[in-house]
Amino acid sequence: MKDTQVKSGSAEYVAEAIELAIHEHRLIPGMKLGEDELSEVYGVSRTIIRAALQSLSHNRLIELKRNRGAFVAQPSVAEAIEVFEARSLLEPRTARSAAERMTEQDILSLQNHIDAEHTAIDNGESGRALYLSGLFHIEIARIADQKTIAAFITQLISRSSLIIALYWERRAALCESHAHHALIEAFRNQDGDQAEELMKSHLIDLLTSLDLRSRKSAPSSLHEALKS
Amino acid sequence: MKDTQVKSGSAEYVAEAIELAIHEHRLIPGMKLGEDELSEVYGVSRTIIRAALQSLSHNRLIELKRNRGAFVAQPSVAEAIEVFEARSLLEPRTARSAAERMTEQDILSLQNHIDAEHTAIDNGESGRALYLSGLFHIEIARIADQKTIAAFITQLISRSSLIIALYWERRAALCESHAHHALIEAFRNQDGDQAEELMKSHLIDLLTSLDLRSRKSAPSSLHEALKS
DNA sequence: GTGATCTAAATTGTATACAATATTGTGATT
DNA sequence: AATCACAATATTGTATACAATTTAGATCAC
Repeated sequence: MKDTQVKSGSAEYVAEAIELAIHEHRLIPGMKLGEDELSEVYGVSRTIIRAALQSLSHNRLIELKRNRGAFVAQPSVAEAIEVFEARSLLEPRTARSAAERMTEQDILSLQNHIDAEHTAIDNGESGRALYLSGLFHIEIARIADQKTIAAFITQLISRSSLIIALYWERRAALCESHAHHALIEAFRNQDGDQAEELMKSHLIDLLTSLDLRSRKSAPSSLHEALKS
Repeated sequence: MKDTQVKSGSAEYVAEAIELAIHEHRLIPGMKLGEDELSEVYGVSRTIIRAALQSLSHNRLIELKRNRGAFVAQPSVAEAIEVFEARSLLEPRTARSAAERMTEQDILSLQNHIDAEHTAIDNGESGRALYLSGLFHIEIARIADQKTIAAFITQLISRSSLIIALYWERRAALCESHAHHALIEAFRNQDGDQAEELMKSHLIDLLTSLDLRSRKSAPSSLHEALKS
């Protein structure tokens, strides 16, 4: 877990760093990601930056506008709904599969995620808490041992993070924690039916807790603010 | 359909060209895709080729091995099953949505796809027929007006094409056509229930028609053949 | 002062050059 | 003859240079 040796470099590393920044809402929808700028920050050439941006673009975390550059994505209301519809197709059934193959170790892992989430909330790191809350969902997909579906869910949760940045109303993700606790309970009992049902309503709760009528966060820079 | 004006260039174009070649089974699982080679074929620099390969890699159509190069992907049996499980989660419900919003125009479009598929079969272009059969599924996702899910399905169908190349037993895709006809009938009646059910069993049929115990096609080169 | 037009700067798109790594071929040694 | 070591070759990884495009600023007309 330590990085004394600067093994940075590689486009992968850069992409993950940017992705984390987006998840923790340090990078805000609409922000311009200049290539030279990133190149300096990470100490690699634009070639690497470009590869990273392409990867992020493919996951819909940023938008690549030809000859204009890269911008943190700003999902529309329609896209927000689409993302949660896709999650509703994938995650409940995945939660069921996970429940059926759940081991003691898996439950501990999930519990750790929740604990870390609580710690972050207590420390006022709401961005990090949100990120960890996403990891909880991804961990479930991993446990279900469905790499393909897990990859889709991972992307959807990344995009959900952007959606939450734009449309979230009440920021204290406390209600979430409750849902996650209930899920763990179902997992403990290896109750697939209940896990599926809980995940289904959890996702509905999430979607309905969004205010899809007005965007929240102001664009990044003053410049952007005045333009859009 | 003609390319008098060489508007090629752009990584997108190259990626689509390679993807088509994979879909039509002109490029076979395991084949090496050398950068210089592709660079010559498409008359662009390796920079462009590299971007295209990265994109294809993200869709799991090729595998990028560090310092080794790009190879047409060879989905394992486990991956094949995963892909069809993911399709089973996404496509039946999508077929239902499509049925409910289906217009006259949409039905004509789907009918065109089937006709083209038949033409290809009659001309012995089994590769192209398979490709068109995939487009039929993608068209349904488009009609359902769910871009996010459609993107996932598109990737899954691409990967299915590789899976079929590796594990398909009876190549005459006639049984498929029947399933597609039945689906169109359900669409005509805007019968969501039936569309969902038909798609579900269609996917099961597809999976069970694979022979997952032995790989079919021989690897590209003699070299590869002796190595794996 | 407002708006349009042109010029200069900055940014992205592409190609090429160089470095690092893997592959292949050759030859020495057993 | 087979195997290992090393050199030569080929291929990929990364950085940089140049071209194309967009953006910003200044100038001019109204």
